Amino acid sequence: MASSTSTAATPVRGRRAVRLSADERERQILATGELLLAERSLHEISVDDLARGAGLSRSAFYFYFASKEQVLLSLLDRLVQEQLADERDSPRNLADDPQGVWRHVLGASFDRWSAHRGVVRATMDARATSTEVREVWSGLLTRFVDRTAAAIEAERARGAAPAGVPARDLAICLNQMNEKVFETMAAGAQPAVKEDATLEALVGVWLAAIYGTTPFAAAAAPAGRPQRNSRSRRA
Amino acid sequence: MASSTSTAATPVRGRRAVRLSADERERQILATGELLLAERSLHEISVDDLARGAGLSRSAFYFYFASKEQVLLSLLDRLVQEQLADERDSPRNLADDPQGVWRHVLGASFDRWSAHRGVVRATMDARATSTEVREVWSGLLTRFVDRTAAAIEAERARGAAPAGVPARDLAICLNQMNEKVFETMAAGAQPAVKEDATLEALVGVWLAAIYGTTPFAAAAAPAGRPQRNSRSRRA
DNA sequence: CACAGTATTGACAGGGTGTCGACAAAGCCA
DNA sequence: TGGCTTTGTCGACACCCTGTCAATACTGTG
Repeated sequence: MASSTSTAATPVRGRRAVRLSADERERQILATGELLLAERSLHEISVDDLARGAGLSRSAFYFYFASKEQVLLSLLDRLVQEQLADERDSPRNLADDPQGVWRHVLGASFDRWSAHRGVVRATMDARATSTEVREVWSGLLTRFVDRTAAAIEAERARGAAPAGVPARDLAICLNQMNEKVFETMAAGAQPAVKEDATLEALVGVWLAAIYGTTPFAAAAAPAGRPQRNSRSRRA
Repeated sequence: MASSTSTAATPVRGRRAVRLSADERERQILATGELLLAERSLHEISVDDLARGAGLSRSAFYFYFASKEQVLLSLLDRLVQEQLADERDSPRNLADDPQGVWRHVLGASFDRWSAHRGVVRATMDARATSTEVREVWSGLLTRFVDRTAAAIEAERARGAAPAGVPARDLAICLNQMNEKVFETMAAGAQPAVKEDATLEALVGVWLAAIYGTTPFAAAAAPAGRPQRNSRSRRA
């Protein structure tokens, strides 16, 4: 009777589906998760929804996953694996065509985010709740940041990019910008860049921040005085 | 007996504190909220915690606020008011000292965020749950974006900044970068820029993105072909 | 001093989570 | 084939948190 919303293919016609393998069940739960996450956020999905969607009872769900967060974690893990696989595909050389390479790298993330926006959105939300999610995410982001920082340093070393903000700081800021912009897009929140202009805008900022030179003399701190921050006004 | 964790100053010594005014109570609840939010996230705080902290029972809490989200909303509102007041203070002219003005504006946000990081963090988290929070926040952000976009356009008009990414898109990206960086800092998440280097890094990116010129010919789309996005590879 | 309004409370219902012991179904082996 | 184990499933339960309500205490003002 619950088969109308069921993800299960229910290949049998008996009054009660035959026992499916654990793997099969797990897959069904994950599929249901991704499906439901496409339309509502994680906290609007109960364990019951997940279980029913996969064709089992709420308690049976706990046989497969300890909580709905674990489901998200599995989904997220899959995404991370895809991402890592992607990285191996694009070891193109920055020296040839910096613009093209950066655009390609950002585009790859963009595509992935777009394809799994439900999972991404849920991950963002769940960071507030779950330490594990937070850690997985921060791991992925750190990986991005490391790669970015290394690339920036290399560009500076070969004289293609000017010195300026410390490479790692710059890498963090830029990656977090991307994350946020993707997140906003995935959540459909305002204000957001129009979806088909997003990539261009991001690439524009990245290129300017990495390769750009401003009319100001070396922008920030000429000699390197770390104390020149505008706080302490209020304290 | 619960007075050890109580925010109330309990200026009386009778066995039961005298009846306080509604305003007083409300203030106490808000103070408790800000206090608790400094150490845990909103969903780790129960209405009971809030009520006890302000020296009343859980049910009495509902006399003052409809939910803990409303408490956050009040706190947030206070922040927004401060922010708006701030805006009126700094109508300095960009033409004189662009660097200084931008640094000052970003610094002001930075200060405010730092001073109320608990509220900021909670707001970020609560956007997932509460439409109202989402709306207030998006309103504030839109305000920032509008101001930023207008400023960029003005700079371009007077020839101080080169054309490039559409001003509004740029403004959105940059503001979201700030938001995310602040958010990460407030949450103590990794990877983050060291706190006293944050402002410099952000200002660096802003200046580069707004005023910087890259060695590439006008960076992105020379003539203005909107279709040149790298997606559609997967679709 | 009585009364109106304000403030506060305990008890309740509802909804979600996670756990448990009982039970069913399938696999294995003599 | 029948017993035994493993695997999977379920209903019931205890718990926690939320939000509501009717009843009650307090207070200051006429």
